[in-house]
Amino acid sequence: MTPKLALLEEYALIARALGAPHRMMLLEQLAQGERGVEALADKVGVTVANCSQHLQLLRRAGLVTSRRAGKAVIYRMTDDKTLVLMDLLGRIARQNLSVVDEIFQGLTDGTAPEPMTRAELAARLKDGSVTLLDMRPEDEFATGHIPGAVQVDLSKLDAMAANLNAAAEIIAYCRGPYCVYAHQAVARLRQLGLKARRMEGGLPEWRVEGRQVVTA
Amino acid sequence: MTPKLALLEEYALIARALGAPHRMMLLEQLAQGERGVEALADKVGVTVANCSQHLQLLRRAGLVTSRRAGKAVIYRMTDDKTLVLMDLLGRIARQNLSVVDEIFQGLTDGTAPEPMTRAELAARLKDGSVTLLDMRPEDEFATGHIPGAVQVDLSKLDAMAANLNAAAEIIAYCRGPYCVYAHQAVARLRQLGLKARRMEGGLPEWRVEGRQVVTA
DNA sequence: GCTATAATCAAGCGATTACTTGAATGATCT
DNA sequence: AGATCATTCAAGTAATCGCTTGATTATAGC
Repeated sequence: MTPKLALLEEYALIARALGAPHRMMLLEQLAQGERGVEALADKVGVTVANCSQHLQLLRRAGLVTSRRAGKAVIYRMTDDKTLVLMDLLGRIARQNLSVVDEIFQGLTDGTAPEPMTRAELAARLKDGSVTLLDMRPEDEFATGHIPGAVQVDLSKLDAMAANLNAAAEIIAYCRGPYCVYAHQAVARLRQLGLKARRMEGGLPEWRVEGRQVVTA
Repeated sequence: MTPKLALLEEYALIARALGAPHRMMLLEQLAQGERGVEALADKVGVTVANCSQHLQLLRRAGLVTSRRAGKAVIYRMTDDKTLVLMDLLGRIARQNLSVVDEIFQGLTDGTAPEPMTRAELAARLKDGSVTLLDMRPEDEFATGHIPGAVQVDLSKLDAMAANLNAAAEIIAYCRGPYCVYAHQAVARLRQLGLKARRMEGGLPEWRVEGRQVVTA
């Protein structure tokens, strides 16, 4: 019975590492690429010291690895499977917690169609029959994005919607399953009478599948 | 930003629900079938009051549902996907936390072959070319088991090993990814010079795939 | 209604957690 | 060597967690 408890204690360590919103945001950021502590703290909205503490906890749980680069310490995700874990967590939450489903209903007004699979999007991009929007902030877009994507801030969506080809279907993506930008973009575009859907997952999931990413 | 935080708070609730060994054990038990509070408390080794508290926390996280049956309250898993989540958690732990890998090495002496997939086992059971051992306690075996399996307690394994057909491959299974009985059984049988492997996953995973289960 | 059974509630304890603040490293640049 | 920048450490606080103990609520049988 003792080795079993020891195992479960370690599993629990990982589960608890996921058990705080700020750490989930850190993982969401790290899923897009490696980052230093200060950059992460900025993005997530915590103090640097606090961010460092969270990162150390994630490291103890094995979810994150660090290396030194000059005077900076660069953190990155240890294992791509963590993305699957986070996605699954979200799907379970949405299915079993009515609060979560309600929040999504609120974000999307409930009329949003199923997201397009990444495989289908890849095919559609080849024949140019879709417009692809990257809803993440500009700096994240610059770090890496899907070829052919156009970066738009949510606040500037209305302005740019006028210039969009109304015939082509619009596909929006963002950071991944915890990010709501693409949801909000699709809801807005559909309000404006455009054909819009989300891409399934986000850039990290796209990258993990070995699909092409534009890096600056 | 506020809806996103609200979402993450809910996801975190689920993650934290998995963040305690005793609750993982409760879920492991519930994965085998619905149970009352006292039965769960006995199996997991906690007081009834404490067990009830854990179950309520799991319920708040949506992982578990309850119904009343006479004077008993019966709990059951809400969603089969939770099994996948737990399995993934274990796999990530094993891959990224060296402590976990070491514990497994200790349990299996490191020579254990890859487990047999459930699909292959199902096929092999049809042509009778394997001996199937259910390493769970007798009462759990009675509640439901794979057709053709023989129940053995780990403590009685040596005695029964003598009677086993040395030609047929032996496959052992137990409760699932958090259970170590099958690991230990395989290690022991191989020490005794027999051809033994684990089945991938446990009875819950077998059942979820829609495969046949014998119920009393 | 009374009693027994099964589960939950309520209060309390020590341990842990998330965060803040301010000081201490570690590495680079001049 | 001294100054600067990025990160970590250390100490403290309020909140939460896991568990215990004892009382309380629901249901069933007599």
